[in-house]
Amino acid sequence: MGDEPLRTDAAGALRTADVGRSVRVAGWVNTRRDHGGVVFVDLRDASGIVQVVVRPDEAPGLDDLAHRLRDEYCIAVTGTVRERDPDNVNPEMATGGVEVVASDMKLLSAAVALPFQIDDRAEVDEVRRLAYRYLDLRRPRMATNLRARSRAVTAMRRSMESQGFLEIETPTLIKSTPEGARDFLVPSRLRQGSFYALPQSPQLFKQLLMVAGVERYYQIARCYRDEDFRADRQVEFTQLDLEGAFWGQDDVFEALEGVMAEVVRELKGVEIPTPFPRLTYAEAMASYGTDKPDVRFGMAFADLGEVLAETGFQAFAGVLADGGVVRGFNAGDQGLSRAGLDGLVERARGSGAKGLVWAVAEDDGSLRSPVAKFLSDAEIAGIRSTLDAAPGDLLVIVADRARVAGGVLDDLRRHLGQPGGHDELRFLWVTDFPVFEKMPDGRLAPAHHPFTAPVDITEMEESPETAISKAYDLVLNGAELGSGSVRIHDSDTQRRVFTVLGISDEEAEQRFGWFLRALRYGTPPHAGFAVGIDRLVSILQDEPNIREVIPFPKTQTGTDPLTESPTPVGDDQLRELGLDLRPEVRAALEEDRGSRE
RNA sequence: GGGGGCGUGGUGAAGCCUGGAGUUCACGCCGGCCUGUCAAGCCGGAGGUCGCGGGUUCAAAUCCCGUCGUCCCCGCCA
Repeated sequence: MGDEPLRTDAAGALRTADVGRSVRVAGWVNTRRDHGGVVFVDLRDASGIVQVVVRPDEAPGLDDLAHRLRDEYCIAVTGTVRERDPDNVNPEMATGGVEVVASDMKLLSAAVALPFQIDDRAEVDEVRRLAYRYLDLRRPRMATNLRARSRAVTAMRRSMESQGFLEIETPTLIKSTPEGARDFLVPSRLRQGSFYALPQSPQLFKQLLMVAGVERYYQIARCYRDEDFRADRQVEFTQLDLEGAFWGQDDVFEALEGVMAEVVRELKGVEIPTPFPRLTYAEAMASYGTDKPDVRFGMAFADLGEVLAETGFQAFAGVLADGGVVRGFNAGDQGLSRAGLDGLVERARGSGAKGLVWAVAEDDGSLRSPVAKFLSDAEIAGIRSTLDAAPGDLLVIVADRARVAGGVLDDLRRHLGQPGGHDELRFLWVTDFPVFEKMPDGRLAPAHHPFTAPVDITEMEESPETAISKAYDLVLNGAELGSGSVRIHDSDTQRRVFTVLGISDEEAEQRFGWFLRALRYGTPPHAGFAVGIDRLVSILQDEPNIREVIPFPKTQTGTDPLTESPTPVGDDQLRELGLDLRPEVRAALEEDRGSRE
């Protein structure tokens, strides 16, 4: 085709307005329909699909090539846009009113037989998808997700820029300060025996930018945490990281509500109501048993301890499963099956309950329940009013310590609850997190990183267990989208917080001395946040796991089936870094290599 | 570290519980026919060490043990 362009038009953009034009289109053979004479080729490029027609009477020389075409061949077509006969219009296609009648066609690149079909009809084994990710990404689902992600990030940047934020990059080879998540380490060649870490977040660098007078910083930041995988967790992930000087919590919320609104507008074409509702951590735990409640449906809990004070049970909590929205049940017609209820009890046991009591609110104000006969009329009325139970509602009651009961009821609530609308998006701020979290074994662990400002440093020193910090999470449909806090901006408070968290002065100096020094140079009050982009996009795209919105993700064991990383490296490479493998590791590697041969 | 699910021609599934010939379905692939289809159609064909190893049995895709891979969950993720 010489110096002429391979392509004049995007395949998916051709419309009846283009009828009569000479065009060149190029892309992949999405499908071919070879009638022996006429051959139809659905040509796909990044913009969409258009039908190409090769007719022996109109382009005699193309016959041979047209019959040889196979799926995913890469071709270029020269032809004329023609309006389809009314009988042949395909209303399913954006370009369905037209077709390109080929006058010339070139094979740019053939394709061997595919490992799976390039469509969304079958759930292909994920390892195979990842091993051929470049083909998987051609599938409509993934191609759509890639584009949605790009648009989401663009919307974020648009919002950040309009709010006067500066996009600034921070280093990804940094000092290791192990705490919380495990660091990924990178050995230093020039300083053998020393290591960089990959950042778990740009936290301290963005705080330095506040000291530096940037005032409004943001970054689309890749972060690394060497912990086990989940559907919503990869070891490397991307965050919208931001920080503002002279800011408090409300400023962060307002900025992020603007960002979220812009992203949702871009991807879903709807306006979400702002400001987002807020719950304190204590309220969330009391009503939902979790710090990331899904508020698309009701079914909040209530403490029945007072109502049932006479029964001798120590503590009761209850959940109300609203009659109309209980998954798997039709509570309204009294049709709760015994098996279904037994399944609930079994499920509750699985999540730690010693038992579970169910009850159905009857029309006449009574309760139908295995324990109804042990309850007084006043107790029954009290339960119904405390839970605001309507006739037909299913009530489940767990008697246990608040934490256990909350966990069990949270699980049941998530299991039974059904969102109203399919596309419903319910953002929620959760605020006032405790400084410490009580671990299952009873010991205290810092709930956030040690640069989070306490509400009151003196109170924190006096009663750390109940102290509240200026930390907050953003929750969307029951998923934690991200978290942030008002930061400590003076080195004295910072040292006192370290002390409460059990970090000695020496340890603090050795790990964070460089940062503490910075705080002494007129640091403005500041606050910030980080949003998990993978999670956000996966929810907006209605994908069950974040791998579907990450172009090249890793498997649960941290491998990449495409490149087969990670792999052992040679001794020469190790020597250069001043490293050697432990003998048992070396032996295991050699045994493994032997068994492969 | 722990619990659970899955692994069957290139792809997806059924078969497994209750052992009896590599059996079935859809897609793809190869060949043939076919000039208006759009998941084209029709005819024919090739293609499998039932993840791997061991055990039980006259007999194992099927039952048992182990192992590898993968997914989901708990722990973990300041």
